[in-house]
Amino acid sequence: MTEELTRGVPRPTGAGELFQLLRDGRPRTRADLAAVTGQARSTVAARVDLLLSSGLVAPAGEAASTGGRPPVTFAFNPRARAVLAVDLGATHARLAVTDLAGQVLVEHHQPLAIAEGPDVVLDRVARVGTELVREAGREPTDLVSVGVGLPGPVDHGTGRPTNPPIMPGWDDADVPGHLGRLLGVPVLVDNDVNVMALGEHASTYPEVDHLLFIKVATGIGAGIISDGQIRRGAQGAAGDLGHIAVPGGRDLPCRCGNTGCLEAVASGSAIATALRSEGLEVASSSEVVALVRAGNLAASRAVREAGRDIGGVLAACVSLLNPSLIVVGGVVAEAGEHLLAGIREVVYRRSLPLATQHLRIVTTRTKGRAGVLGASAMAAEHVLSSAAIDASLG
Amino acid sequence: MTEELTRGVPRPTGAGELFQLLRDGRPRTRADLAAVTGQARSTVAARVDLLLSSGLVAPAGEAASTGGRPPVTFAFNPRARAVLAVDLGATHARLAVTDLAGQVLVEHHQPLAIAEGPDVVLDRVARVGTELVREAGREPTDLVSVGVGLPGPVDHGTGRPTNPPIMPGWDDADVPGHLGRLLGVPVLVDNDVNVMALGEHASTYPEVDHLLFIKVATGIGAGIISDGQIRRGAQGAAGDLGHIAVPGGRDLPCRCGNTGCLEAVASGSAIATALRSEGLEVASSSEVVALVRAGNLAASRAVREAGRDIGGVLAACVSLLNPSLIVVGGVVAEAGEHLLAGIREVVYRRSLPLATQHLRIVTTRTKGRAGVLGASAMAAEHVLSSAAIDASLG
DNA sequence: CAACTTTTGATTGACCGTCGGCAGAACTCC
DNA sequence: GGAGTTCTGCCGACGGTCAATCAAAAGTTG
Repeated sequence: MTEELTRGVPRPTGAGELFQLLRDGRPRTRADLAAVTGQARSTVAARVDLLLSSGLVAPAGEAASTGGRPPVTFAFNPRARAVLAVDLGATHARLAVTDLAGQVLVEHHQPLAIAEGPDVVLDRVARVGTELVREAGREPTDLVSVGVGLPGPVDHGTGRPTNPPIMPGWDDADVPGHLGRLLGVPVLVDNDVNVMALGEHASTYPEVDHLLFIKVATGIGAGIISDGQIRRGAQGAAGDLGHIAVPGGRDLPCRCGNTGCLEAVASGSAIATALRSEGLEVASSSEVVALVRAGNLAASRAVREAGRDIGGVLAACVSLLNPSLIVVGGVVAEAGEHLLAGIREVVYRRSLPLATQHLRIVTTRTKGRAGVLGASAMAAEHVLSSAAIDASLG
Repeated sequence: MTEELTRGVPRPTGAGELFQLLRDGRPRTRADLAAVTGQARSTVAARVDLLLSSGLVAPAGEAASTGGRPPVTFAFNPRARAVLAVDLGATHARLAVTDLAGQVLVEHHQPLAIAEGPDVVLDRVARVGTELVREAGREPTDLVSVGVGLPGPVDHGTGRPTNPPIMPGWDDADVPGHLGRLLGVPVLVDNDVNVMALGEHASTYPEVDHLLFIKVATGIGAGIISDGQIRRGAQGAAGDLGHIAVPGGRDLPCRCGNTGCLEAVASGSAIATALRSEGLEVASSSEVVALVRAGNLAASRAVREAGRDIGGVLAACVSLLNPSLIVVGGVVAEAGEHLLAGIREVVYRRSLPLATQHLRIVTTRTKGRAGVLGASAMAAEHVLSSAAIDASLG
């Protein structure tokens, strides 16, 4: 008995809303758009002209004739502008200039200690970013926004980090203000794992509305997409999986002061520590991955065991959030199928059938690019939203 | 650098959107509304006239004069229509007729076995509901919608139960169709715990955007409100806390086939079972509560211990969702502070400070009414949304 | 190649909603 | 009680959207 609520309401579809229809990149004719929006051809034509003049929409050739003059089609033109995507980790930075659809134009990777503080780091980011825009063959004016992922909790509304544990000097730093002054465009900031979740969603699974992204690296964290949107919780701290107690897990001490946290048991550093106690020389997460790839059995077994521990916590997440997709990323996910096997084993055993029957668990296919892709998507969204388009077209 | 996106955009505030401003019940003058919406006085006046004619808004006396003619104020008139709220449990039904703000006009409580199947139960609901409308002194035409809470997973989009474990014969039953034909109004259906979460939110904590409602009764379940909305997940199965493994919990077998599930360890029936093994005669959750209230120490201890187990799982929920409020309901919550004490103890110990610093954990104050209040809110929302108002006045 | 079909762009008048001004009503202040 | 202030209902002006029309363009079909 759910009634059709939109019936009879002459929805005021401005140019911005018309643009949303075209954002999927599929070419459409004026007649298509008029049919979908219910507006008069003349109105649609005016809107299309406006969008054409902005460059955000471009002609996309002719469609097949149905007996008369073939109609011209139009499509979103992602290359009209560019955005800067910034993915900052504890010890390195990855920057990219992308088009408005997340296509990477140029990319840059460099060591950069976040501990040097916001002034040093953000100045560097702005300088390298400006250079990258030039390298991409774009004018400085092509840049319309910046997206930044930071390795710690961020209040997305203000763009300020809140009590970040591994970013000394960054607490409450005005990242959007600082970068915005240097680059002259709006700056969006979020926690790196949220940004990666967004990147996975935008680049690979746009049709999945309930997605959980898990980053397994030195630490462990998650980004939650529910009903198509990032969920950040009351303080922007949602998705902090690392300090959930592993059911049936070993009672190892964690840096948070508790024991048995997922991070203490199954993170990259925890795996490395465990392997060292077996006499192997492993210092970091990436060395664990290297060992696994080299065929070391102890390392494979440890990664798989970590997968089971992570699976224990993810099973709780599945029961709680009922996602249809879990994407596993972070360096440790590069260790092949071992991690995933452990995760799947426990999640499918410990969750109810209703929640798992349509659940897929996969590793990321973005090859370390989830962060920049998400930062790009976040920045692009800010500029391409219906309201933003309407505002920019006057 | 987050720009003001709405600037310059002449937002098309129809009568429906204007109404949303008045929904808080506070009286406002035409001038107030014009100032807030940015529309001309004449436009606002026309909208107000429309809303007045529908009865949904009514004059609310004059405001104090500021030196000239005193302005007339208007306010939402919740008593203009009525909704039927239905809260169905495994063995009893609670129905209420409420106004559009969730004020209960008449209430009815009766034993009703859900196992009798949808035809019998829904026919009964429609008959009692019609009678209640009369008892409330309302015309049948005053009834505008129905909200129903069911004790099992529901696809909220279609209103059909999906593989409910304790509702034989209800799988994929067309609840909205059946009730809608009998009562002639739209019917909204959801899982009972979601509905209770909504009830708690609407009736007591409307300003809290991130709320977790836990029902502790024969089973254990949760309703998640995130960014102000119920989150149901991909199959509508979100919030299914009952079968999450308790960290460090006993390995008791659960009806789901696994062991160590929260429900097997800490539900009302689990507590009763544990107490029976100590030689006490307890058959149900409510008898556990009665024992606690009578001052039985073993029962108090068992409830507190159950609280700790629940706290273990809730700590994971807090890390994952970062709510600002957890409301504990269900019969077991009526056992006083013992349950809450156990929950608080573990949640505050096992969660990170950022997530807990503004977290409140409370017991419901709705006295078993959370279900009908939520059903009422769900039904009212369907009729009072901006689009619905526009459609009904258009 | 001619006849027909369909799209495009431009123009037009009708319609509707919003805006701002104006006159009258209702109240306060002196 | 009069002057000033503020609210309310009414009216014409303005601007955007719509449907209709037309001529030109660019195809298809026989």
